[in-house]
Amino acid sequence: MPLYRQVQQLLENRIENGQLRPGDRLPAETELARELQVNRLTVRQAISELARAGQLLVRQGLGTFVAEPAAQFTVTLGPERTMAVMEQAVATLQEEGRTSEERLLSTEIAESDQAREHLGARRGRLRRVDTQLLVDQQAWAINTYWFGDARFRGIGKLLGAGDVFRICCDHYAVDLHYAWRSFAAAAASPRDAELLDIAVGSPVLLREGVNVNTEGKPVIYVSRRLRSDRMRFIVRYDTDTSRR
Amino acid sequence: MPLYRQVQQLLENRIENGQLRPGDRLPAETELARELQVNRLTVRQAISELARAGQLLVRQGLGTFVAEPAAQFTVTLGPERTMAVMEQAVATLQEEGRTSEERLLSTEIAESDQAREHLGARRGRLRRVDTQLLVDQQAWAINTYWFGDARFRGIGKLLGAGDVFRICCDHYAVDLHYAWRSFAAAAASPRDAELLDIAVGSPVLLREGVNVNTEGKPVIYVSRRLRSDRMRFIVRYDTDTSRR
DNA sequence: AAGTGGTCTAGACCACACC
DNA sequence: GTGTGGTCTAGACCACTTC
Repeated sequence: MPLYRQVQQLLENRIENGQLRPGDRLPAETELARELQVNRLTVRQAISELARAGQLLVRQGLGTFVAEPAAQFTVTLGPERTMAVMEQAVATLQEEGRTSEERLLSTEIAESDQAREHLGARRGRLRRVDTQLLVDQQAWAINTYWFGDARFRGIGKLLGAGDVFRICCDHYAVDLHYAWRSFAAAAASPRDAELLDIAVGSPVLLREGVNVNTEGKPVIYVSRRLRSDRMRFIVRYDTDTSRR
Repeated sequence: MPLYRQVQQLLENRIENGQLRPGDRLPAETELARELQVNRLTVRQAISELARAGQLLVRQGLGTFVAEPAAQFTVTLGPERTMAVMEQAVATLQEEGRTSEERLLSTEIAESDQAREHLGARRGRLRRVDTQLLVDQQAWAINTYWFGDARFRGIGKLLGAGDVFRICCDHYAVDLHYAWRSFAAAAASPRDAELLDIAVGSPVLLREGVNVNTEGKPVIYVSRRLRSDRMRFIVRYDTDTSRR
């Protein structure tokens, strides 16, 4: 077994048996290298794999820390076509005493073939809205919304005061339902990594979906990128399904 | 911008503009390093990030190759509680002219607190079955099934001749439905990486679920790890939902 | 200023696949 | 044997954070 993997296991063991606890700072890389009689790069390789897996948190200038245990949050999606998912999620979080906030990152007129296709919008300007979901001041997800600019004219001034779907529904009298949702996994890009506070290349859960109005016409296409160590989704078939 | 990221972008550009096509072999690392006037380690860092993202495929002793474009496969899950998902997937694949096979990796009596909890089985031996989903001879997913050994006595001799669920249903007269399915993302462990033919740390889509019989009693707990560059899931709300 | 991680180099040897 | 990627070392300098 390669040296760096031995170092990796050694660190994992120290975490597992409590020698290193969540929040603890590891010895400096040079320190570890000296202690273990290996090169600093070997230590770095071990650390970077553990950081990608979410077990360590590396902070330039500060040190390397044992990550907090994954406070996984489970969202239950019933078979209904309701829009309540994120609201349900937020409600559950607040019951647990957590604070949550959807922070506006940017909004602009932009182009995307993919968004046009999902929205069935061949012409007209598209608006892109980027937000960050913060739970207890920590990044949990980043979201990108696409919709026809004409449909939500003047939304730029309304954004920033609550979650995007609520603003759309409240101010524009739209009743939105899911048409579909998709789940995939991807490696964090440098931008993802920065906004989610994770290592580049870490796995992120990619969740896309299209929302339709009561006539079934696509209105919003949304793409979310979630920290995989903090969120997972459960699709549950509620008991009331048996009434079908 | 760091050098290795410049090299990374340079390679991405060559792939994008067609200078490097899927299946092509890249120049050797030492060659690239000489050509770009950088150290081999710098080239390696660029390559390893692209390999984790699924754009390159690295083969020791052979070379580094441009990965085939992601032949994404979409599974549509209706709101029904049927078991048809993998069968539907396999059917679609075969319509496309692909071959698919669920290959048995191992089966044994084993223990897992998690499995016991999901199955509600406090006592009795548990059987674990590991399989690999191959499409066109290539690994697409690895699966782990857990169930009470008594429920499917003698299944060891039946396995290896078709997919696990079909064997369970056909030979043991069980009618299975989904109770729930979960979606998450994770970093590929060394074992995942080997079985899925991807780089360690690559993102994998983790899909778990519990299947119940007609009385609603949990029978099988299954965990699948999917190559994220080859599969994504879509939860679609079929039109017939409107009949509810 | 001091200490941390981030990047880069030059060079060596090993493990694996193919001929 | 030859060429590929895989691992490891020693050493240097840079960027960031805190004091």
